[in-house]
Amino acid sequence: MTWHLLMKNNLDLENFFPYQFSILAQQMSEYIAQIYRHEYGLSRFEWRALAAIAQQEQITAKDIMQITRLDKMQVSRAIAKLSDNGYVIQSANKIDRRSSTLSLSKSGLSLYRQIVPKVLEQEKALLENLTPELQKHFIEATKVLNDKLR
Amino acid sequence: MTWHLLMKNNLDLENFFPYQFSILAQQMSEYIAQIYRHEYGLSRFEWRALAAIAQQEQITAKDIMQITRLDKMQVSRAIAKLSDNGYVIQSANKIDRRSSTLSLSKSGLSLYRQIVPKVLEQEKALLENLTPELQKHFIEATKVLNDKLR
DNA sequence: CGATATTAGTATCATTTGTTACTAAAGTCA
DNA sequence: TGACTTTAGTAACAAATGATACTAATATCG
Repeated sequence: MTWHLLMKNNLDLENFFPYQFSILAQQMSEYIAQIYRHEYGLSRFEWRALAAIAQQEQITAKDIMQITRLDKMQVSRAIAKLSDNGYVIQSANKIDRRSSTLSLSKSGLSLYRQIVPKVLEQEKALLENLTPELQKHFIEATKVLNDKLR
Repeated sequence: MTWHLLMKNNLDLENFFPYQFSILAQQMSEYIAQIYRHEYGLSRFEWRALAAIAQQEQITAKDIMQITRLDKMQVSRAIAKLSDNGYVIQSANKIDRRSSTLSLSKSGLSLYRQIVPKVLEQEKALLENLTPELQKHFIEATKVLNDKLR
């Protein structure tokens, strides 16, 4: 028996969780991103930053890094783009002049409010493929793991 | 809480599942990718293609697209790189001369066998943050959703 | 058969992303 | 104070990625 005949039954990819999770993660992200990308022209990172700013008034780029888990260059670019498009307003930070405080403009808030329900709809459609118990646990596990990886 | 904050905070990001899942997906992918990226210099897509070839003898690029859910350009590049590095051997496909059949070289198989247990270890370390029941359901939900999105 | 359509995979170019180094402001501590 | 370090954010360049168009082989159907 040659070495390459042996390898087949090593591992069943279908049951290789990290592999399958990685594929799922990408598929789900793309599925959800359809909304804000195609309908509103936002990138994944821009959407994340927008939502972070919507949640917290007078936020700084650094805060956004923590909330979104993006690195500073990604945040910097997202803000620059959102600001160029008039969704976000930057104003001087009196306490620390290295940074500026950010808030949504009217159109930014409006954009955010348009996107949220659509994303929730997509979520619902996806999770409906699971039993209520699996749904609940999937959501809970996501929360627990997110806290741990923070 | 002022009235406009109340208005803005109509959604708690912490409990916005698609948002949190997106962050988790990225965090987990990066966490797992450390192994094959830093220790072995593989990209996420190269790793996925490598594993697909390890699983199935005489596979074609098209088959890999289906298994990995990558598009053809991503697969083409992954194979090219793996082939350049001597991990994958391309041989003529007698049935359809547009494609070639792929298989792992000795070093490719060796690489694969080194990576798998390490990835499984990382998986274990991660999932240990969940109760056994949550673990089981998280894995199950991943499988179900993956099948649905296929 | 032969004209046309489809398919597998790749080259090319524009855009995006990652990395490193930088600037300016703030903090530290003798 | 003032020399040194750290921090917030950005510029600039290299590398990866996405989109489109292309080549060559195969499939379809009159």
